[in-house]
Amino acid sequence: MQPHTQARRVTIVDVAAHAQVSTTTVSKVLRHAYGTSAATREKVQRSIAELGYRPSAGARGMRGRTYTIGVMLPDIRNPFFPDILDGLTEALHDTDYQVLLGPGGCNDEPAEARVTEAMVDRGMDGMILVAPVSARPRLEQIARTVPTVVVGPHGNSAVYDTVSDDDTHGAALVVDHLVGLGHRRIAHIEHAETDPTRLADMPNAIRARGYRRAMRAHGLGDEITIASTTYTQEGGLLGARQLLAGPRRPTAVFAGADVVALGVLEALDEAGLSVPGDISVAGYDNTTIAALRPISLTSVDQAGRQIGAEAARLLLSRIADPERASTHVKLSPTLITRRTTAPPPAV
Amino acid sequence: MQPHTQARRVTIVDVAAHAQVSTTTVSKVLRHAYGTSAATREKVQRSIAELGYRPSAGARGMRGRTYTIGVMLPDIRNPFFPDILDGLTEALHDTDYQVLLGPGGCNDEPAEARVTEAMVDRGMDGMILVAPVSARPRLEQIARTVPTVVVGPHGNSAVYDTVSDDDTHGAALVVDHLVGLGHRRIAHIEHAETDPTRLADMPNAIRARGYRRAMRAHGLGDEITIASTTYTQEGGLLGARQLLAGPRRPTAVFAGADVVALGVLEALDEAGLSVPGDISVAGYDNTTIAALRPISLTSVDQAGRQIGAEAARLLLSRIADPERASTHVKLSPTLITRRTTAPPPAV
DNA sequence: GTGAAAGCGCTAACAA
DNA sequence: TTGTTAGCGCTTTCAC
Repeated sequence: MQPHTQARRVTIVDVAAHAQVSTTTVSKVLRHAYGTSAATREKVQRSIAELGYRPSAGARGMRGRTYTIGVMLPDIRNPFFPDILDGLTEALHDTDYQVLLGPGGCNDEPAEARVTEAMVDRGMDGMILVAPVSARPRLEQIARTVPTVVVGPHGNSAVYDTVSDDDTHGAALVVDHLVGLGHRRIAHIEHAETDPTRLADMPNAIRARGYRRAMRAHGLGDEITIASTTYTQEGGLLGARQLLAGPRRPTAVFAGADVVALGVLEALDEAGLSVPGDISVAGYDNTTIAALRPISLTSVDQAGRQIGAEAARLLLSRIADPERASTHVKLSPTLITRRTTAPPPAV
Repeated sequence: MQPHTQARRVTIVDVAAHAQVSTTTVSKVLRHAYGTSAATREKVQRSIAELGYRPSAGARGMRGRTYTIGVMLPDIRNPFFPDILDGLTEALHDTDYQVLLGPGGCNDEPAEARVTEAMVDRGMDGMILVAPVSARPRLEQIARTVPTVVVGPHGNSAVYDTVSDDDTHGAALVVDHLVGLGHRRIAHIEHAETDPTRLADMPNAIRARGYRRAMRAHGLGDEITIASTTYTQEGGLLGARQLLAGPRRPTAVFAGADVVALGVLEALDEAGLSVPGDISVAGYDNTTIAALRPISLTSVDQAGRQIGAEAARLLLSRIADPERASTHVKLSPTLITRRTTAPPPAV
């Protein structure tokens, strides 16, 4: 047998002939549609198995669905996303749907547009956009074309559903925890948002807002100190240096993301300060890295699996009924306390 | 405008009408095919842009190609894979091809089969299988159906191309480095391979073999000590405990993977031993984690981007000429020296 | 260089 | 319950 003498693929016509029924009947069996007797169904199933038939998604898509759900992930490296994916895959496991991932360029709007368009072109029955950077009109445009769920806080759009974590609450969890330990000078490192249209929606902004609100709630409005950099390790390093150089050194730093916290740890190491002896540090996202023993970072866990499961549920329901009112689910994060937070030094 | 009154998609017929040419001509322009004048081409391009036409991949796939390349990634969490993906995406950036990822269940053969079948069903023009766990006959079956490149050492199959790193060489780099520092009692932690059919091919086995060979090359055959566990953090912990409990404590541990090295670090911390003061530790894969300051693990870098770029190159060439002889590319890893390796204690 | 027409594998009206 | 038939949007002979 020659390597590339690929035999013609088995089609629905072959199955119909083999089972001695019409292609319509086979199609109905495939789609679990009404109008087939149990006997016929079984006969067809047997033929399908015997011939090793697999329906062509492309052909199906021309008239009906492709049974494919497209998931746009902005950054494969962010360890938070695999959790979402797990929840998603698990929830879709017993359905006929298959998940395919589109690698969206990290924070790169044109790249994101490219990949979402490609998914639409490929006839996805539904799309899940994880933390998209595109602006709302673009998201709504997509959602008008194909059922869409946006993961992350992207406003209460009427055309797409959203699932997100309550980052205000997450930030409060951190502040509460630190205040409970006795801290007062709690600083925050945020990701500077330049685009005003995103200011309302992006997690970074929400976390910063949550920090401020929680500080005020504890009567610590005067202690609010924010270093504005980026959600990167470098950003954490620079932000921490900035905070350490300030007039009143904080006793605790709440970094808006775990990567940022890593940069903070580096800066403290550099300054000869011990953690949590001199300064406590907390992150956000509860990434795998935070859990590593040598790091052991106190962090906020976003319940990625739940987010994924919820997104899948919403998407399936919208595929079933595209006209239904949009729903916006908000989940609550939890605080994972580890070894980077402790009471402030006695002084 | 109602949310879901989605206007009919623009088709090739619309473009043809708008440009006052036949659909055949439009199709030719789309595919950069011969037989169109520059003037016609431009006219068609203009219509396409004006109408915002995007070809349907499903419909294209029924007769020709879908311009989609499927990449099976076994484990999204493994930080080595994004590098491959980067190389891949970059290499395909200027082509008409789009990459879609199939999330293959980690080390789960049925899940892997499911996702690869799904990709074939969806008319992928080519597939890149990254570190598949499926046995060779299955891989060849896929490759006979659609052009395929396997990333990882999977034998010299005649039906698919492969790109892999030379893990024998990588293991030797570590041993050479440690011996150069003055170590003699260098132990290794391997992933125990139960499946005999995989023994020849899997990276873990190859790394262990490379370790043995390199030790012998240095005349250290008698010092060969291997703890057989798994490529997990837990495996590293157990393996290290095992090695520490042995009669002659090693002065250096070469872990077969970075995660394993993390477990080793944990075990050493537990035993009150300092790194690299008492014992040196090296990993493999040069994951993001290894690079983190507080970890700073000496590790072997697999040049993921290069692997990805090479895989893309091979795949495109095979799509262009499915009959060409299979090629097997082997790339050389490099050693990244960090702070977990140093000369052995003076004794 | 250009176009008419057949057909890819499937689904969905509509008949029977 | 089952089958007949007309497309879905493209590509591809094959004429012109």
